[in-house]
Order: sequence, then C-alpha cells, then structure tokens
Amino acid sequence: MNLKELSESLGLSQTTVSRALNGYPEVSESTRTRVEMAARKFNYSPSSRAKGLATGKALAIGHVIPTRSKHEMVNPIFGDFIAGAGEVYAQNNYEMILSIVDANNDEETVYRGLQSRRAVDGVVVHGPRMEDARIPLLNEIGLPFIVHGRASGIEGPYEWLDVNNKHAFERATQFLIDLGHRRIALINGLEIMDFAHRRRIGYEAALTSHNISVTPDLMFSDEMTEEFGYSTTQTLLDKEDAPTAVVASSMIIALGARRAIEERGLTMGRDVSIVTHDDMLSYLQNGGDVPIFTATRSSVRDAGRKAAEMLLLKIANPDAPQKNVLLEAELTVGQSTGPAPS
Amino acid sequence: MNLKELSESLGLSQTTVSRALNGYPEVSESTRTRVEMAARKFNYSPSSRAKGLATGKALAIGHVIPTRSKHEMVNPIFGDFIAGAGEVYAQNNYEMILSIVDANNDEETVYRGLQSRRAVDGVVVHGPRMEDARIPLLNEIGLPFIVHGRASGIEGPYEWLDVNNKHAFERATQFLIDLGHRRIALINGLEIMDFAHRRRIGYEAALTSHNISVTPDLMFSDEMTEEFGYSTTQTLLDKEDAPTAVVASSMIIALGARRAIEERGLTMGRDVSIVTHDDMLSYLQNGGDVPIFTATRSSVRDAGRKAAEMLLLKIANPDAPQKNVLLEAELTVGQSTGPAPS
DNA sequence: AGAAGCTACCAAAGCGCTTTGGATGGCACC
DNA sequence: GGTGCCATCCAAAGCGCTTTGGTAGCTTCT
Repeated sequence: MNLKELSESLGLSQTTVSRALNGYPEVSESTRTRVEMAARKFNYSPSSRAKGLATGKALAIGHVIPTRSKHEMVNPIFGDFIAGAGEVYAQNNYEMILSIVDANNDEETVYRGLQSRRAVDGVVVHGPRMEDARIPLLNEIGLPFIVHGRASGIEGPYEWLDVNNKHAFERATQFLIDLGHRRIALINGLEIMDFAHRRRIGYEAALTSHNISVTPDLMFSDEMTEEFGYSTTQTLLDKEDAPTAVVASSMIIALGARRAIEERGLTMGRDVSIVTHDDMLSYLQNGGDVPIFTATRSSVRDAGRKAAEMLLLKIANPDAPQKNVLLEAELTVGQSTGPAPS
Repeated sequence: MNLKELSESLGLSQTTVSRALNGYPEVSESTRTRVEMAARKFNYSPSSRAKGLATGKALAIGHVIPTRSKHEMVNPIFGDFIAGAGEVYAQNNYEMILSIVDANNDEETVYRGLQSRRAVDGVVVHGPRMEDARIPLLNEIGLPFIVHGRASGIEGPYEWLDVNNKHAFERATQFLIDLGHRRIALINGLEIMDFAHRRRIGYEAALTSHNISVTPDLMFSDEMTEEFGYSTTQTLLDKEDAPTAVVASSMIIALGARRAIEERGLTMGRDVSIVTHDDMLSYLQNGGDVPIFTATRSSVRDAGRKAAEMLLLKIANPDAPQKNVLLEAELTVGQSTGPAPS
C-alpha cells in the first residue's frame, strides 16, 4: 500500500492525504480522521526512502563502532548506550544505523561515506581518544555530531556529553584517603582513551592534594578485561608494600580484582578496599541492598538517551549554540570499602 | 555532488555514469575508469535514499533488540554478534539498522513498521523464545528473516543458524561424568529462551544415559548475571551433599560461580569443577595458554557473520530452499575441571 | 452586488537515482 | 554500396513521497 493507492481508495488527492497524515492545518478534522483510520486499516506508513528523498533528510542517526584492533574491541558499554539512544530515536521516528569499522575499512572512509550517501542526518562519536581526529573530520565534512565523552587536545568547540571522570575519580580516591588509605592503586583503561586519561588526572589530584606521592608502579592502564583486573591485582598484592586500596575503571576490572583478592583468602572491604566506576550496565548490576562495590556510578543508558536528544535538537536547529553536558557520577558506598588496615 | 552534477562535469549522460559505476558491460573501459576517477575525486556516492527508491530495495537489514523488561535486557552477546554481522553488511554495501523495543512499543508494531516503511530488506531475529510469535508474524507479513537460534514448538520451516546447544551441553556433562563427577549442577539461563531449554535437555540426556538421576534441586534457571552465578553456587555449596561440578550457561555466570567457590577457600578444578559455555566475547576472554575455564565454545561474532551472509543470500535469491546451519561448539579443556574429589 | 478572505482541496514538479527503449557510428561481410 | 551487427552512449520515465502554487466555493464585509 502506497500513498497513491491510499488516496485513491479515499477519493482524495495525494496532497491531502499526505498533509492529513503529517498534521498540516489545511485539512478538515473530519477528513483527517477518515484518512488516519484508513492508514491504520491498511497498515500504511510512508516509505522512508521516498520520504527521505522528498524532504532531503535521512531521518536516521549513525553510530560508528570501531572494532579494528584488539585495542578497540567491541565495547561492553556499547549495548546499553545504544539502548538508551534507540528509545529516543523510536519516539522521534528516526532510524538508528550502525556501521562497523574493522581492519578492512578505515574510519575516515566510513564517515565520509555516510555523509556522501546521505545515509544519516548526524552521528554519535563513541569512545573519543586523545586528540581524536574524527572531530576535525566531521567538522570539515559538515556532518552534525555529538561526542559521548570528550577529546583532550582538540581546539575549537564541539558538542559533547560526558561524565565528569576527573571529579568522579578524585572523589573516589579522596574517599579512600578519608578512610585512612595511603597506598592506593589505579587500574585504568587504555590512556589513549580520553576518559581514562581524565580519570588518572582525578586520581592524581586527590593524592597530590594530600601530599601522597604519585607513584607510577601503582598505576596500570590497559584494555579493561577481567583478566587485566585479576593479574594486575595479583601483581599488586605480591608487592612487599602492597596497596591497601584500589580504584578500578570498570566493573569488569573490579570483578577481576576481587578474584585476586579472594583467591588469597583476603576480604574485600577489610584487607583491601575497592572503588570502581559503575556504568550501570544491565547485565552487570552492582546489586544488593548494600551494593557489592563502592562505586562512582553513572548510567550509560541514560547518557545514550541524553546524547540522542541533544543530537536531534542540534539537527532540528543547527544554528543553536553548542551545548555541552557534564554529568556528575554519584558516589555510592557498598561493601567493598572500609578503613585502612593498621 | 549528485549524479547529475557528476555526469555534467564529465560530459556524459546520467545513464552512462550510473552504468559505469554499477559495473554494467555496455560502457567502454576507458570511460569507466574516467568515471571512477571522477567519482573518487569528488567523493561521490549515490544517495542511498534515491537508490533505494529507484531499485525498490532498502539495502538495509534490521536488527530488533528487545529491552522491554528485566527479562529481556540488553544482551551482552549482542555487541559481538552485531560486530560480526556488520562486517558482512559493510562488504556488501548494506546498512544495518537497529530498533529498540521497550515498554512503549510492542514488538509486532516494530516489525510491521519496518516492513511497511520499507526500511529494511530483511531482519535478524535475536534471542528466540519457546514458540516465538515473531516467526509466524514475519512469515505472515512476508519480511525475509533469519533466526539466530531456533524456536522450539514452531511448525513450518524457517531459516536459522544455531549452536548445537543440546549436544554441547551433553558433551560438557559427559566430560564431567567421565572425570568421575556424579552430582553435577546446571546453572542455566531463563528457560523461556530456547537456547536454555535445549541446554537443559542436553544436560539431562548425559545424566540419564549414565543412570544418574536428574534432580530439580540441582538445576537453576534465571537471568544470566554474575550475581545469579554467585548466589546459586553459594546455595549449592551449602548443601550437605554439595555437587562436585557445575555446568554454567555463560562466562558471566561462571565468574560468579568461581567467586563463590574461591570465597570459601575452595579451588576450582580441584574441589569443584566448572564447565561453562563461552561465546568468545571480545571483552570476556577465556584467556591464557591453558584457558581458565573448561568451556564449550562458539564464537558469537562468527555466528553474526554467518547469519548475515545467509540472510543476504536469501534476499538475493528468495526462492532458494531454506537453509539451516547448526554449529558445533568445541569443547576446550581449561583449568576449571579435574577429577571428582573422592 | 462585488471585493476580500477563508477553508478545503488538488495537479504537477521535484528529490536523485535506475532502467527501458532507443540512437549513433564504425566495422565486417556479401 | 548496402545490410547487419556490435559497441557505446543517451533521453525520458518512473520509484513514492513532499511541497509549491494554485482553484473552487463559501462567508463576511462594505
């Protein structure tokens, strides 16, 4: 069923039917309801291709996920972010289109392709890195975008939504210091990633402000896997002056850290304290009345929702001033922290 | 830059340029290269909207992910599956479009909408449930699809790609029996999900064939979270005749199980054996020279690739016979299993 | 009564492609 | 030299919408 058939079956012109369905005022209420009834009855929706052609809008948002190397594997937070964003797109009759970037096609080509095919009206930039080249690229080709996170070292404004990683990790570290911990380790993500860099800055700031020296042998940075959390914590606990607390950059790292701790018969929250960042992923919940982990938490799904809303707004209103949103993570106290052992 | 402009700049007709770019034979090699050079130079790609309108194909595949309730939250395997499928789409110049189904829009509406908007040429059905209503629905509305998994209780043929869950879990259980285990627990996903049902059948078959009775108090089924693995294993270890082995349905469950085991000072692989299913997720690798967990493994990413290929083939050739692919999981021996303690 | 202003509708152009159905010129063949 | 056949190219229609630029008919005002 297309518009022509629908309008013929109603004895109306395509114009009128189109206007009726799109809420234009120059259609009488009685015809409008008649049209709407018929559309529902025949299960008619306008072809998104034709509509896109006619309006010049793609009615779609692109998400480009890099999987090109071990260092940028499919991110576990991706699913939740997408779920949040997708809700917003559905409400606004936008499609979400996903592109995978792997070893066979380079990032720039993918973005340029989306633009020149006119496949999307805008994109969300995931996992920004330090001095991320995508931001100048997108500005150059004129494709509207929003960054989930920020990219240190980029000059010029761009629209972003980020968690205040520095502040979160400063507070987390501060919290441990207040509990009497002095030797505090950081198990972080890869520091080419902007968020990881900011987290380290926050961690260091807290230490420095308490005259605790920042020692490189307590700071680790790698792909955020359970194994990395585990082996790093093992290394730490083997030290003669092992740290009494750990700040972890993800729940998955924290799970690995906990394993290393419990494997030695130590108790988390008593012998070793852990604060982790919790993205509130749906399948990795930090559950219980009292959460297992003390955590700086911030819902990635919610971030997805907000980012999508901002992008749609920007597309609808391209000349509005750039907006930036800095979300504060809340520090929730769980069972994984306690006073430093004496 | 559009086709008209490009052809004018070349002094050729739109027809010829179009044919040149689409590989038709009635274009001389010299003009073809000239056209291709120009297209590259001006960074021209045909508008996917216009192309779709003209050809009647959407050149897109839909993936519908349900997030409507706690029971169908964003699945952690989703990201890897998508990554695999996306590679194939990219190679074939297809877009991947994602739809989120939440509490506000029902599943049927989403599928019907995709079809009537002509937004996709086909869809991948994720996470099939027992007697899944989507299969008859898609058959009714005539939208090509492939199921990742199967749906028990559906009559009539449909195209699917599945892991041989029954066989995998039968082998896993068999393996534990061979090691002398007799009290073997199953920590499974929700049994409305078809895969979980099949896994239980496999588990039971192995027990039965060795005259080991199937006892309901050793079988657990819920959302596959770390917490579920942990608390269930705790319960199991509290029993007076605690099981000596566990079969787990996912790495995340297995991580929880391991935590419960190690928390009590027991050793995995000596005091309690674990076999898990490993989807080979990129961020949850069962690493090491000798893997941590003995596992039935099958790459979800690879499944995504294969499923996408099958669907594209089906779309290109709708009258070809239905294809079904049953992937065998390999049983890899790791450190988490050993002979039953005497 | 005529002008002006609404309300409610419509015909046709145009979005950027693909594809149908030619047209043109060069060459071999008899 | 005419015929037929390729190899190359092209004009124009059509895909299913939106939107421009109307028209027809009815009120209302002067």
